[in-house]
Amino acid sequence: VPELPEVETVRLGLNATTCGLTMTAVAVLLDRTVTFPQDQEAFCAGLQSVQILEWKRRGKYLLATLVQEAASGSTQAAGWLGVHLRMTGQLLWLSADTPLHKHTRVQFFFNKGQELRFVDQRTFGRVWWIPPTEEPATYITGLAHLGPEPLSADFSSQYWATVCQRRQRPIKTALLDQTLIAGLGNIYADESLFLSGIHPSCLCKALTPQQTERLHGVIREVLQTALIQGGTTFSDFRQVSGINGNYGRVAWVYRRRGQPCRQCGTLIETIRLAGRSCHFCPQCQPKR
DNA sequence: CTAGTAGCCTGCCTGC
DNA sequence: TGCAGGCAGGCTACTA
Repeated sequence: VPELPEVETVRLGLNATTCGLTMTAVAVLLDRTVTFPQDQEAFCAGLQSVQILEWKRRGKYLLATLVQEAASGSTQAAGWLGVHLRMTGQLLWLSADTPLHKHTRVQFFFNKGQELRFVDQRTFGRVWWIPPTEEPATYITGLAHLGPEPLSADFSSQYWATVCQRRQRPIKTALLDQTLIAGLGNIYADESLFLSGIHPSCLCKALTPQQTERLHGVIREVLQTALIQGGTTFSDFRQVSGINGNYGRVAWVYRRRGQPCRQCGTLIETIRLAGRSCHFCPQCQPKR
């Protein structure tokens, strides 16, 4: 399940492979993967013969800035390619003669027999082409309401304290709310709460200033560490090259229900909040 | 405005 | 061995 560190790792891989190359054609194998334009012919036409200038990331969204050669020989803006991997999406940089994987949804063909392939088992992943005359956030609706990047200065401890003070909801659901903080998913949310010693159903308002401050620091540490490890900390996520480096860091609580806590030996429990599973140690993360 | 939930989807695991 | 049912989760649309 790609979260901020994994998406950032994909971004770095794409910047190292796809920049400056010309997209010769696009093939859509599953219609609903393309969110905009609704007409997939328009999607393919818009991307025809563009070049990728660079890939950016906002939360879990990937956004490629596109350019195109004008008649005069100069380059002009050609819009953006947006990608959200959701649960199982992968972007793979392959030789175009690589056999098609069963779950391939979109193929982006480049010159020299190279191909960027969007593979997505559960089909939740989405792609967009945004014309140069439009704003990406107009059509990539989640982008418009995204909270601050947790590793940027925008995510200050003051901001986080204010967010928590004002909200009457379990801290776990706040961590997953992308309008409050961008890029956290279930794994890093559960791990951050464990490392902060906070019970997932604890109400934001009820947190002490010390707890809020601690959580703020832990979130940044956890994401930063995962980033350095190439997003391969816990998940079986794959890089653009197809490499799956699960470099062995084990989760404290995530998917460890019934197993002993690595810190105190108490059995890890799970509860459900807002339809999401929460893994926690009842001893290390007391309810109050 | 805030908060909660159904639905989307496929593969894997469990139990009968 | 076959199959039903539960589970996994990010986001949008909807409801209160």
